Amino acid sequence: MVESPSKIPFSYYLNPDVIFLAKDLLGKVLYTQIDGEITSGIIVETEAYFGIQDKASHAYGGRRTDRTETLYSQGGVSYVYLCYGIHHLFNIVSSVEGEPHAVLIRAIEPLTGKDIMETRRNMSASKGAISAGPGSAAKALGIDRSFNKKDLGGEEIWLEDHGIRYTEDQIAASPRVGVAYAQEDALLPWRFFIKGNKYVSKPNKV
DNA sequence: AAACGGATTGGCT
DNA sequence: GCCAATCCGTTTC
Repeated sequence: MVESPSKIPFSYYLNPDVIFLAKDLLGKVLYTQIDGEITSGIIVETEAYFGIQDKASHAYGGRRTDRTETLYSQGGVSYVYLCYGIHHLFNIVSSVEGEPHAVLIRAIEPLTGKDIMETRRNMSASKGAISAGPGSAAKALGIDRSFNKKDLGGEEIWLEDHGIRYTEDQIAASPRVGVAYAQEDALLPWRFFIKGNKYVSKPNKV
């Protein structure tokens, strides 16, 4: 396989428009390397979390705790937290230091190291469920709590641009999943995904 | 030191 | 397609 992968530059993550970034990250390739084992996947579903103004964000209202401190970092680091006591959810922190914007990676299409992902998930990579949904995608890539606050241009976790581009009509926008508690902000169309891709998580409608 | 609650998943009908 | 388990880190007392 011939390819000319390029790590996404640090400056990419400083973009203050997290809605744009959430959409633009579709098609980018997310890599992890753990004990020499490399796995990667094409990002096919994301959600934007709009800092202190967003009732669905952990940083809503400027909330600062030990956990949310990572969100206030300069863009280009990871924010990983535990949900429901079981699932690790992976986010890309963006914008400048002090602005807690982030993009949740909700699904990936397996690309490299499919056999490793199959072992981690105990199912075939031909099954969409292997990496559909934020908890599943993180598990397939081996992401856990230890990946919190990691530089996204490092040796353990990084993103590459393989030139994969989607047209407007291949991308759907819909309300975010599981944020009913955010009241009116729950209706904002800040979830983006590739129409018809089988690795996109269940709520597959616009 | 104790209670809380969740950016979900997957099993079951 | 619906519904319910799950459980530990985070927060607060």
